[in-house]
Amino acid sequence: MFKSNFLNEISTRGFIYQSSDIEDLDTLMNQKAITAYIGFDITSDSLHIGSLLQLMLLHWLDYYDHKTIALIGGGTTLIGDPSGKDEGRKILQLQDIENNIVKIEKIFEKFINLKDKAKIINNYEWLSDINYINFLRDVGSRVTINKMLTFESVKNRLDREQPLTFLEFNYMLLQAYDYYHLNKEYDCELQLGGSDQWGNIVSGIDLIRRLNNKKTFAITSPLITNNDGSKMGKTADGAIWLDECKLSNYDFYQFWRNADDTDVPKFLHFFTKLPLEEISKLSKLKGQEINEAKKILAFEVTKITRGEEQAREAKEISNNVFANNTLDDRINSFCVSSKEILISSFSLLDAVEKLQLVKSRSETKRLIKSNGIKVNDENYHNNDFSLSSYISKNEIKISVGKKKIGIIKII
RNA sequence: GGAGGGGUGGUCGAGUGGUUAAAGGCAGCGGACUGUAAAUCCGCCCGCGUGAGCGUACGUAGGUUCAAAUCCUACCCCCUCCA
Repeated sequence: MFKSNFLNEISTRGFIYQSSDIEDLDTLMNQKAITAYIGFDITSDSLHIGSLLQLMLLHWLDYYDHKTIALIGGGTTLIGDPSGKDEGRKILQLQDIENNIVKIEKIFEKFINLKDKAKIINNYEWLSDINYINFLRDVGSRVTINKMLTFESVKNRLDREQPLTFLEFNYMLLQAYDYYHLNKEYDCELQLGGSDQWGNIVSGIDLIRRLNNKKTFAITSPLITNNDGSKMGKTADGAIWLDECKLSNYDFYQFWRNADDTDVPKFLHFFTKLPLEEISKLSKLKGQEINEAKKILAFEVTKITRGEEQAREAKEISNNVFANNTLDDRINSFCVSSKEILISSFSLLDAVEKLQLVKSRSETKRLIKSNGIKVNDENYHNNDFSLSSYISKNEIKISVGKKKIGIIKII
């Protein structure tokens, strides 16, 4: 049990994997609002659910009135963090990174109140101006290679005899420098991150102690994996993006609705703000009843990530589509004229393609053969792929498998 | 710098002149069973074409051959051992 609300909240929810001197931190956080940060790499124009855990941590920091900094790695992304990887990551161009940042800031807004105390800061601001000689004298002299070589990220590469470039090797120094900079400029005393960040964070703590003789803290969160042990966030169909423009609210909701039974309690703790008593009640559900927990999970996560209205809509659509088996106009649709269908310039293959339900026409054909595609809830048997027998109504429902549905609207 | 080994489809990994769009595993997708879950069983799994078929594909570029992932040449990259 902790004295500070924040630590209490995150520890009971399972967010803490490792921490440094957490008793002192607890005392400190109980006394005052501290400044804390989490860094995010900007390798894409959106974040996916792999970053959701960190975003929730930011959220809780902000929620408990600490001064929260979301550090955007505009500078460090130019280098690429070697942690947790065997190969160097491709290096992005400055322009790409800037474009990505604009889009990603919108995601942060959902989790932290930027109008109040929380801030987004880009480390490019200070890393870009670093003078090499000064950096070596100030930072390089305080850091030993001996120590750097002991870090997991480095050791792994060396043990496996995978190349680790000097560029990547410097990543941890820059991250340490970030922490130092934020400590100096914003009095930042806590850095959080994924468990693979431990070494980098601790380097920062050491650096701050050596340069400024100040004590700072670290907390890392556990790495959450899918049931099969793979990193969470990506599916074969693509990443589960947090950005509405890259994945619809409905699809986002459905991802959580379809969670494995065994993941439900974990997800409820991490990705919802439901009170623990309620989570514990939901976690006790067995068999078919777990579906109720999954609905709540899906709603809550969508609410936090996309907004309450969006969550309600996704839930409604899901209800219509699955529980009531009625068509809902708000799902995936495409308009065609009845004429196009009649003259066969628009076939079932075209419909599936336009609705983006299947990746290729070949695959669509295969699916039709194996009864994977339904038109108005019935298997399709014609050899010519024509939809002309369906045009008496003004909507045609196309289903691929049990979960992917689209509507062809006839105009 | 010297010697050797290797780069195959989303991934791992067979294949050393034709019957190879390329074994097998994993991942994925569809069906059955269910609970919009998991497990299990069955089917599918490069693209285009209703189809016959066509086009691409085994690091890159050339070449030999009726025929190449398989042979030859050059180049790029990776690994192991020696210096």
